[in-house]
This record gives sequence, structure tokens and C-alpha cells, in this order.
Amino acid sequence: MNLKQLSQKLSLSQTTVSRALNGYPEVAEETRRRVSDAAKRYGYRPSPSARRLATGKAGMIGYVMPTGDAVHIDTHFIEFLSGIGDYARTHELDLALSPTNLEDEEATYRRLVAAHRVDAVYVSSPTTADWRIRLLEKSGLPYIVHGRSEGLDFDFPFLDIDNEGAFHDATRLLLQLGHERIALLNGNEGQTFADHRERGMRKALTAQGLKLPERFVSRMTMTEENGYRAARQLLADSDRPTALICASLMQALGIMRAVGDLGLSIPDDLSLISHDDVFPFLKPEGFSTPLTTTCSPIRAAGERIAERLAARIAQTETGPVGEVWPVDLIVRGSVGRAPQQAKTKRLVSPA
Amino acid sequence: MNLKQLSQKLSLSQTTVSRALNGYPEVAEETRRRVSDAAKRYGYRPSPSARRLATGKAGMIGYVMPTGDAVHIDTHFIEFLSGIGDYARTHELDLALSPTNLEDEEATYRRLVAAHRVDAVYVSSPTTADWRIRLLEKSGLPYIVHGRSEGLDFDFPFLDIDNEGAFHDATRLLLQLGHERIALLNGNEGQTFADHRERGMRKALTAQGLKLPERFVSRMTMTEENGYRAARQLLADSDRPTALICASLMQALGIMRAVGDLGLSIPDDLSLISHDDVFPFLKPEGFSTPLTTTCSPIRAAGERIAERLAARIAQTETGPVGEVWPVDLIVRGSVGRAPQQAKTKRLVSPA
DNA sequence: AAAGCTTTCCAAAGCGCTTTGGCTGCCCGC
DNA sequence: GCGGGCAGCCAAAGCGCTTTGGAAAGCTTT
Repeated sequence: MNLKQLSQKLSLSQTTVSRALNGYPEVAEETRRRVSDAAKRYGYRPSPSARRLATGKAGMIGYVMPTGDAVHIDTHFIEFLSGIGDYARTHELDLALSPTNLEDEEATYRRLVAAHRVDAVYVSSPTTADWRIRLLEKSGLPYIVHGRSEGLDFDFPFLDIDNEGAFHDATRLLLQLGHERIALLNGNEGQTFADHRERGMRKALTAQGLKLPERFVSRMTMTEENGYRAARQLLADSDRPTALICASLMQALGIMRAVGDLGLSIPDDLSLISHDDVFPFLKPEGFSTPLTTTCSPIRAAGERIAERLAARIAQTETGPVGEVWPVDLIVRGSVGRAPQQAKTKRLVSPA
Repeated sequence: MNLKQLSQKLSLSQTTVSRALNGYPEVAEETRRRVSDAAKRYGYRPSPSARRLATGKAGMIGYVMPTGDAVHIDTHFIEFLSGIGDYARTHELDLALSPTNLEDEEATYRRLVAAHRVDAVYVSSPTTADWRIRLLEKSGLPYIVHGRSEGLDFDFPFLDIDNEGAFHDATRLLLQLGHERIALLNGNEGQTFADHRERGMRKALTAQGLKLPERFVSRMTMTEENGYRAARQLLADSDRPTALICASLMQALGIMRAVGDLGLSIPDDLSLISHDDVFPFLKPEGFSTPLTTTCSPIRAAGERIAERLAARIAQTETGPVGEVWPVDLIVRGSVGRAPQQAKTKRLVSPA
């Protein structure tokens, strides 16, 4: 069933039917109802290709997917993708993936821009002064950055969560509980989200006249393995931290294993807070010691980005609109008062 | 630059230019050369939407991506996707993802089939008597299964690797080295690939008059964590195996960690063979003890599947074509002769 | 030399939608 | 009672490609 057939059934012109269905104003309400009823009854679905040809839109949003040592983004990536898909599915949008290895990444972006096969692009995991953003900005192709980038001399549209605020609040909570030696297991340096989190933590510490010593911060690709390693090292020290904040549940898993291996316990010996991007397969509330988290569903972000991308394609959204989502701090069993021992030790030999 | 403009530059009709570019026979070689030269010079790229509208093909291959607790497929999935993309990129094909949660999976498939928005579909990780295959077979939509399914009453097109042969050969190698207590850390039951691997192993053992006791096989989602757990348990036993075969590098990582924790060494105390799907970020030859693997690049499979899918769309391939790729057994440092101790023990108290 | 093939090209008709540029009534104001 | 404005509809012209149904030219065949 196509437009022509449908319009004949209704004894209307294709124009009117098309307009009725697409919500144009110059059609009587009564007619619009008739049309959409009929469309539903006959199961009419407009052909995407025809629509695309007529409108000149590709009906696709593109993503350059780096494949290679970026494995740590996988789980996040899949979940984010799902969010995009949730929206795309219901809005005549498709998701086109352009895989690339890291060396060809720039070429792949250029091709994407030149070939004009996608209407919009999204960029994930931006780094400081990210060249991809600069490239897209010049190209004129609609885009949105998931995250932020610093050090660029122009503004750009983005969606980010308040990483700084989240880690600030988490740190403050630990301080209120009497912790003074708090360590950070962060993502890699240069990743904006990681830099922001560290900044948030430092601000909270500074507000209490405390510092974050370099031996208490460790930056890494956020895997379980790396979390384990870093935690082992950190906790082996006699002057070990009494609290730990980490950037992903994967790291948290590693940390908890390290804690177990060392015969320590959470939260008695160590308070732990992790950021949680919300994976359906990993629930911090289900951990043996339920985990306190700063929590922001990455999937919802994907959905929102798709929505905004659609708006940018339709030109309903323009300009360097930035959106920062607040992050919830959800307190569960993994945090507690600073252990007495630590206090004592500090009295004996103050920093 | 579109077809019309190009044909005017060449003083030819659109028909001829189109045919020249698409390799139709009724065009003189000389003309074809002129045309493709000009196309290159002017940077002509046919509009996908127009082509799609004219041909009635969607120009897309679809994949229903389950998101949820299937996290263990992530890394494989991304790598496979890259392979598909490698082909798709150069062949006017796009990859459309339809994310779904497990409950809606069937509905998502039905929608995909009904909406007619993709020309072909691929199915991954088939299980025994997989209903998705049955559904697609009925639908008439071209599809290919990555892997196999048993218990269906019809044949279907697939691409699979010789999982049975691979694990058969791996087991035989271990037997030749004198191992008699060999354990298996497999994927989940019901996953065809896992069943095939177990079968291959059993056959090799049976050929030597040996059995695979149930306490020596453990089936799991193939994560590092699960590998670690299973290995800890398996190796804690005084009657522990002298060799281990596992189904993925992730498990192998966990196993190696368990071996380290227990103060054992590879290959002196334990020989280890893993299957390797070949990830760019995880090289078994780079492990501290280089790992012996049965090896088959999953990315190449993705590429081949895209190629065959294209052929099926073009009707150059029809019928239930099955393709089984051989798997290489690559011997590295992680295997050695069975430890003497084991032999001795066995002499004292034979099974 | 006429008829019949081939080879090589072309004009034009779609594919199914959107959108431009009217056209027709009808109501309003004067 | 007449011009202007507006709501509601339509015919037709694309969008850029593929493909059908010739047609012209050059050969071969009888």
C-alpha cells in the first residue's frame, strides 16, 4: 500500500494525504482524522527511500566506531547504542556504523562528511581539544558530542553529565564520614570526563584544606583487571587510603576482588564509591556489599542524543547548545565512617 | 554532481552512463572507460537513496542486537561488526542496528521482517533449534546464520568455524604430550559452538579410551571473572587436571590469574589451550607465557558474511549454503609434557 | 540488394514521496 | 455587492537513479 493507493481509497490527492500524515497545518482536522484512520487500517507505511530521495535527507545518523585497543568502551558503547536505537527505531532514523581502525579514523570522518550519506553524526569519548569536533564544526554537518572537550576556541553542541559535581559530592560525603585519605582510580588522562571527575574531587578536598597526593590517584583504561592491579598496589601500603572513589563498575569489581584477596573488608577497612553508567547486567545494589554510586544511565543519554540529533537535522535545534545532566549520588552499604585506626595513626605521625 | 550532469558533460544519455558504471554488457569498452574516467574526475557518487528507490532495495543489512545480560558477546560482537563494516563500506551497504531487550526480541524480528527496511539479516550466536532461524526462513528475507543450529527440520545458510575439529585437535595434542586429566572450561550449554567444542574434545578422548568426567567440565558465560572462579575451584582439588582447554581468551586471562594466585606455573603444572577469536587488543602471543590457541579471526567471518549476504540479496547465492572454516591450532609456550607427579599419582591410585 | 542480427546507444517511464504554485469556495468588511 | 483574505484542497513537477522498449548503424547472410 503506497501513498497513491491510499489517496485513491480516500478520494483525496496525494498532497493532502501526505500533509495530513505529516502534520502540516493546511488540512482540516476532520480530514486529518479520516486519513490517519485509513492509514492505520490499511497498514500504510511510507517508503523510507522515497521519502529520503524527496527530502534529500539520508535518514541516518552516523557513528565512526573505532575498533582496536579501545575495547574498554565496549560495554558502554553497546549500552549507549541501545539508547540511540530506542529513539531511532520510532523515528524513521537508522544508525549507520562506520568501523575504522585508529590510523584511518580521520579519513573515515572525512569520507563520512564528504559522502553525504548521513544527516548527522555523534562523537563519543571526546578528549582535550578533540580534532574530530573541529572537523565536524567546519563541515557543517549536524553533530552532537557526548561529553565535552576543553581547549577548543569555539562552542559546540554537547550532552554531558556533571562529572565534576558527581565526584565533588561523593568526596564530600566521604569527608563528612571522617575520611581524610581518599584515593581516586580514574579513567585515562586526557579523557575529559576523567579530568572533570578529578577536578571535582580535588575541589571538595581543597574545601577541607586537604590535598590529593599523586600516589593516591591512578589513571587507567577502566577494566576490572586494571582496577584490581591498582587497588592491590594502593592497599598494600601501610599508609593506605581509607576510602576509594573509582570511575566505573568494572574497576569497582577489580577493587573488591583485591580487597578480598588482602583480607580487608568493605566498608570497615575501606569505603568505596564508584560511578555507575547503569548496565543491565551489572547492578551495584546486587553486590555482596551493595555499592554506593554516582549514577547516570548512559542509555538515556543515547536516547536523548538521538532526539537532539533529529532536532538538529530538522533545524529545530541550532547553535552550540550544551546540556549537562545532574548525577545522583546513591548511598548504599559500601561507605562507612573512617576506621579508628587511621585517625590514630594520623595523630602519631601527622602529614 | 549527479547522473544527469555527468551524462551531459559526456554527451551521453543517462542510460548509457548508468549502465557503463554498473558494468552492464551493452556498452562499448571504449565508452565505459571514458565514463568511469569522467566519474572519477568529477567525483561522481551515485545517490544511495535514489538508487534504493529505483531498485526497491533498502541497501541495508539488519541486525537485531540484544542488549541485556548478554554482555559476554560484546567484544566478539564489536569485532564481528567491524568485519561486516569493512565489506559494507565498500559496497553501498549500510548496517542498520535494531537494539532490543530480550523480551521484545521476537517482536523486533517480526517488525524487521514486516517493515521491509532491510534487504537481509544476519543472526549470531545461534542456539539449539533457534527460533529466529525458523522465523526468518518462513519470512523469505535473505539471511545468514553465523554459527549453526541443530534440531531444525530444514537446512539454512550459515557460516561457521570447525569448532568440533578445533577442540578435537587441541585435545589430541594434549594427549600426545601425555596428559590424561584434561578439563574443559566451555561456553554456556545450548550455544551450538560450545556443544560442538565439547563434542570434539570428547571424541578425541574416547579415541584414547578416556572420558571427560563431569567435574572436569564447567560451562559459563565466557568472562574473565568466570574463568577465574572455575579455575580456582578446579585447581584447588588435589586430583586436579594437568591440562585445561578453554573457549575464549577472556576465560584464559582469568585462568592464568588463578594459576598465579595458587602459586602454580604454566606449562610446568598446567598446560593451557584457549580458543582465540582474534582481538586487536589481546594477543595470546604476547602473554607472559605465550598461549597455545585454536585460532579463527571473527572479523574475517563478519566480512565474509556481509559478502555472502550481498550475494544473496543479488540472488547470486541461493539455497541453504553452508560454509565451515577450518581452525588453526597454533602451538606456543603454554603447553608442555604432562607433569611427572601426575603420572606417579596415577600409578599409585589408578582411576 | 534486401533481410536479419548485433552492437551501441537513447528517450522516457517509472520508483513513492514532498513541495510548489495554484485553484475554489466561503466569510468578512465596507 | 464586490474585492480581499483565508482555509482547504489539488495537479504536477521534481528528487536521482534504473530499466524498458526502441532505434540507428554496422555486419552478416541469403
